Order: sequence, then C-alpha cells, then structure tokens
Amino acid sequence: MQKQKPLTNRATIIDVARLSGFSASTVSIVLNEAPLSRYVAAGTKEHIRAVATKLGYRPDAFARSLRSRRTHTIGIMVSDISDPFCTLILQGIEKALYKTSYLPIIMIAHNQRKQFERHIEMMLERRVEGLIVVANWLFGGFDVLTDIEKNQIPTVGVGRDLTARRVRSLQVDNEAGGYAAARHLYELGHREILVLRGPSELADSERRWQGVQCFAAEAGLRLASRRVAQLAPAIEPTSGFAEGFRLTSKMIERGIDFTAILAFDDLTALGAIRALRQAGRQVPESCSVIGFDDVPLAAVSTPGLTTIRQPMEQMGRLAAEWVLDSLSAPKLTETPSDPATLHLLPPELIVRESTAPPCSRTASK
Amino acid sequence: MQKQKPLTNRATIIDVARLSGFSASTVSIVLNEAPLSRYVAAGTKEHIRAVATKLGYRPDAFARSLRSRRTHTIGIMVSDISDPFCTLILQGIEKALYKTSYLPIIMIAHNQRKQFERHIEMMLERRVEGLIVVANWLFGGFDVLTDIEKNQIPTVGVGRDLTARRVRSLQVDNEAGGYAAARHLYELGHREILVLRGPSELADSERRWQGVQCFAAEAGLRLASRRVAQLAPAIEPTSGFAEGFRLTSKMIERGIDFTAILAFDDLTALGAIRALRQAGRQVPESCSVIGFDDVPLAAVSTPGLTTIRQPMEQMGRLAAEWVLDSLSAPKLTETPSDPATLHLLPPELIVRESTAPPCSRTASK
DNA sequence: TTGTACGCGTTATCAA
DNA sequence: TTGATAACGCGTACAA
Repeated sequence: MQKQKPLTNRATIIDVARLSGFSASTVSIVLNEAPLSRYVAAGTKEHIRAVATKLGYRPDAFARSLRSRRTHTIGIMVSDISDPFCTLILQGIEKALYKTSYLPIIMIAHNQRKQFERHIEMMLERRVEGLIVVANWLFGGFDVLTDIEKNQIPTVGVGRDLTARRVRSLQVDNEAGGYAAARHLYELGHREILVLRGPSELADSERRWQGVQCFAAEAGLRLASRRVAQLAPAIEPTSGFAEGFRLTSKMIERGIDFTAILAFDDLTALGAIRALRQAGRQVPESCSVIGFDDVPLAAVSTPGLTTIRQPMEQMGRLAAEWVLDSLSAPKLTETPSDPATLHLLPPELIVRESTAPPCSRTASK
Repeated sequence: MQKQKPLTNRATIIDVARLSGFSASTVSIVLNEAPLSRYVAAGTKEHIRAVATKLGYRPDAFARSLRSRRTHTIGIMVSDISDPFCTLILQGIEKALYKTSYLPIIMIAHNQRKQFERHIEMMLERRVEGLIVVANWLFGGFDVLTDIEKNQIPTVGVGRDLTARRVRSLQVDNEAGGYAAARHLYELGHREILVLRGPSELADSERRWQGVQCFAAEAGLRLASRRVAQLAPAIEPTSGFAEGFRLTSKMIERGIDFTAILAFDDLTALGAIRALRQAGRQVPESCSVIGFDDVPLAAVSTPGLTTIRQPMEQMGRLAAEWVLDSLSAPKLTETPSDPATLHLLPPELIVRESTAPPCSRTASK
C-alpha cells in the first residue's frame, strides 16, 4: 500500500541524493560507475542503487549531454523509407550501431529537398556527432550539406556518390554490375538484348550502361540502338515499374526482336515481365529478364528474378563503421582539402529463374 | 591537465550577444520571436538576426529542452524496418508528425525483446513525450510497457492489439478482411477453397479465420478441413513465403482438389503462386489466389495480386493524431482504470489479376 | 526597451 | 571516502 507521489516530474539525481542521505556527486559517481566509485564503500553503493531503482530514477539525457558536451548520437538521413533499398542499408547501419553506445537518430526526407533541409537543421540542433546520408534516387542539390561541412561533422553518404559535395561515399560498383549482367545474358547465349537504361539524371544509369558497353565491346556483342531505351525521369523509385512496362510494351508493338532484357533495376525488370506476360511471352522460356539491386521482392516474385545484388546491409555497416572511426580517431589535422573518397563495393550476380538460354525457335539467328 | 574542449565549437547565444552588443536575453527574445520581441526596436532585431546567421548560430536543443521541460519529441518503436507493412505505417506517422513541431525519434527493435527494452530505456532518458509502437509479427511480451505506464507517457499501438497491456491500439478489422476475401472467391464461383491460416501465435490469424468461417456459414459454403492448413510458427515476417510454398506444394502432392487459395497474407500468397507454377498450374487460369495486406509488391508481381488492403498510411496517421491529441488534451483525471480501447479500421478488397472465375474443366463438380 | 539573475539535471573539480 | 560548487546553454521573471 505504498502511496506514490503524483510526480509531474520524474525523480532526479537530487531526489536520490536526498532519500539516500548522500550527496548528488556521490550518487552520480556510483550510478555511472565512474573511476572514483572505486573509493566508495560497497554498502554505500548498494544503498544508493537500491534507492535509485526504488524511485525509478533515470538520468536525463538532456542534462547529461549539456554537461558532458557529448550526445552519443548519430544522425541518419534516409531519402525514402518505403524503398527497400534504403531500408536494408538502414538495417545494416542499425546493426553496426547497436553494438556501440551510439544512438541513431533516423530522419526521413521523403525525397523532398525541403524536408531534407529541415531535418538537417534539427540534427544540428540535436548535436548529432556524425551523419549518414542514405539516398537512392534523385535528391535535388545537396548544397545543404555545406552546413554540415562548416560544422565539421563526420559524414558518410551511402547509395549515391556525394563526393562532389565533399562527402565520403559508399556505393556499389555500378559499372561492374552492368558488366556482370551483360555477361550473364551473353553466356547464356543471348545476342539480341533489350537494354532498359535508367533515367538520365541518375549517375548510376550511366555507369551501369558503361559496364554493359564495356562487356559488349570485349565480347564482340553488338548492341543495336533500336534495342536500347531509357527510362523517363521520375521522382519515385516505384515509377521504374511503370516505365519498364511501358518501354517493353512499346518495343513489342514495334516488332523489335529480342531474347533477353537487361533492366535498370528490379522494379523495371518486374514491369518488363508484366509487359511480356501481357504479350503472351513467358519468362524465361521466351524471354530472359535480369534486374539490378536484389531487393527482397526479387526472391519472392514468380519466376524468381535473376539480378545483380548490391550488398546493402554491408554498405550500411561500413558507413556506420566509417563514421564511428572518424569519431574516435584523433583529429590530427584539419584537412579541408581532403578529397572525399568514393568507395566501390563489388556487386554479385544472383541467378534465379528469370534467365535461361534462348529458345531455339525464338533465337532468330 | 588539458582544459575540456568542446567537440564542436559552435556559436552560442552568448557569442551572438557579444558580437551584436546586446545581452543574451535580448538575443533570445528576438530569435524566438517571443511576445516581448514586440517591444524590441526593428533595427535591433535585424542586427541581431544578421549576427546570428553570420555566426551560424543554432540553438542547442539540449539546453533548450532542459530549460523548458519540453522535448517536442515522440518516440516511435518499429518492430521490423524491413517489413513494408511497418514501413508504410511509419510513412503515415511521419507525414502526420511533419506538419507539427514534433520530432519523431525512430527506433528499431528488430523483433527482439532485448532491443525493444533497451530502446524503451533510451526513449525514457530522452524524455519522449509520447510513444507509438508499430508492430506486425511476434513480439514477445510487452511487459516492458509497464515502464511507460508508470511514466504516464501517452502510448498508441499500431498493427497489433496491445490493449491487454493497457495500450490503446489501432488495427485493421481482420475479421472483416477474412470475410471479404472468402466472399470474393465465393462470388467468383469458387467452392473448393484452400485456406492457409496464419501461425497460431498471431492473434490476427484467428480473427481472419473467423471472418472466413463467418462468411462460409452465411453462404452455406463448406470448408473441408483437409483444405485448411496452418503456417508454422515463424520469427520473420518473410517466412510466410516459404510456408505458403511448402503448404501449397504439400496439398498438390496429396492430390487435394481446390480452385482457389485464400492466403494469410501477401507473402504467403506469393509462396503459393510459386508452388502452383512449379506444379504447372497457371494463376489465375487454373487457380485463383488472394492475399492480405496489400504490401507494395502485390501490385508489381505478375500476375498482380488480388488482396485485402490494410489502410497502413491511414493507420499511421491516426496513431500520430491520437498521441498528439492526448498530448494537447488537458489531463483532467487520472484514470488508471481506463480500458484502453481497440480501434478497428475497415479493410478494402483490391482486385487485380490473380483471381478469376474457376475454369470449367478445373472445377471438379 | 534592455540587462540581471536564476534554474533546469548532470558531472568535473577541488576541498574536506 | 564523501560533499560543495561551478559550469554546460538557454529561457524568463523581474528589475532598471
């Protein structure tokens, strides 16, 4: 029958001090297991701890940070939370951070510059010690990052190349990915390949396309320009599906021959598959399709989608580790001329059911 | 010893005061546009603002909150960030919160009780003013929420029924959803329906199943027990795919007839489709399939998946609004006997291509 | 119209 | 071994 105080405010360290009969300093030392707590009598410690739990005492992060000048906080700016690409990277970051005492502060920009800016403001006010920017698709200018730059907050970009903004970045090797995709189709025997390039505003599009061209040149494969299409500029990542569908349908209507489709990403590939099916063509029997990313749905769609995997979890983990490193590393020199490196991770070919050798009757040669 | 140096040497309000020649209080009043700023000379304001921006001054959220006793922060606990279900709810919450001055602090529990607990601790230390728990799948006991209870923090649960923990909750009407799914298949003409029930530990499973049974009773539809299977208990939401595949394959092997499958959720449905395809049956020509949730991949898989939509964004929005309401509402009475209502939202039937009338040759009767 | 003084909860420093 | 005190950065009565 213990009557509890209707605390509008919670127990503070002073309450614990009063009730335990010791000073706030001692309480602080004991509860934080500070070095000095070695000299505190065991009984005292025990008593103080008992009182603390009894009162449900919890240190106030705000007061603590104000005093210690440390927030133990890392800001994570995600461009789009409904995109599994970002989500998996986030997962990797989370896992890496969870082991440490750092708390991730996740903010979602919804692909809007305005929100991005506002969130950056908030992060600065919250004194994040590091920042990770997870971006996939378009994302306007990143000029806002200069704010970060001025404030000397260690920043890492994942998914997009932000080195132009002087931000160390982490990305899959798009060129190698494009190369691997083209090679896979070629080795299966495909010679008439429809290439659905990504939107022009995305740097990734160009890199993957270069990888494809590079392989074609090496293998002596001819990429007829009539079999190359480019996705229209798009705001949302999901618009890749509609574009893949539209472009593939158009090619079929025009009567252009092809035995395989090399799509910009998984969603584009799925759109292409829908178009093929609508035209009465089975995948992979009458047309192979390969995607890019290896988003979770690639594994559960039917047929399972052959694709180029980006090591998203690993990318997230690495980004987190980089930030953590620069946090713990002594800032020996101020290097404003630091050239902000771009780190490329190897992609991996994941073969599922959507690719197969071309059917003899379909192969026109 | 070396003097304690700030990690980031930013401008404080005092710097602004010094450089502008006015006192800190005047600066504070001006920059916050406090009521008293009405009496400050326009020139003074302008000057102070200029100095502030010149110095890149940014108020420190920690100091501010410490003083004002308000954090303007709402904790959001997400059970699994890689589950699109959670992600869409999060989206709704975000959008609703963005309009306000409240900042969402997102934490991810990765479906692990331990992490859940630790994050709850952190949220309390960060003095969140409200809490939203977004959960889909299993999630151990929620006893930890008693902490929250004690601290009198307004809490809303989304996706799972947490009323047993005295947490106001928001959920789709699972029974109505099951009912609608069964009805859709029945109205298309299906009489031999394979039902893949959800895992037994999930309360949703039972409710959906009751909806199905309810419709069957009303329509005089007989649900043969040999055509009812139940997913094995599972930790991850994605295991629904494997289970859907396994159970459907087993049914086919056993030679059990059915013209349609009513799956527990979209992933289960996709697993079923995979199994059907492997057995040489086309969807929807030789078997219809209906899912539940309307996760984004339902729209982009081929064939497009007919499903029961949960209004996830709306659920998120509502949850946010509820929390906001209890924050602004005057706490007139302490009502520890408050029965924590469960609010049910209507599901919606989304018809795509995976359902069709049974083919005459397939229908065995 | 502007400045002074104090308090928010913690922790580091020094004194006892 | 423990306690007193001063900061951390900001907002706001109250005084001027």
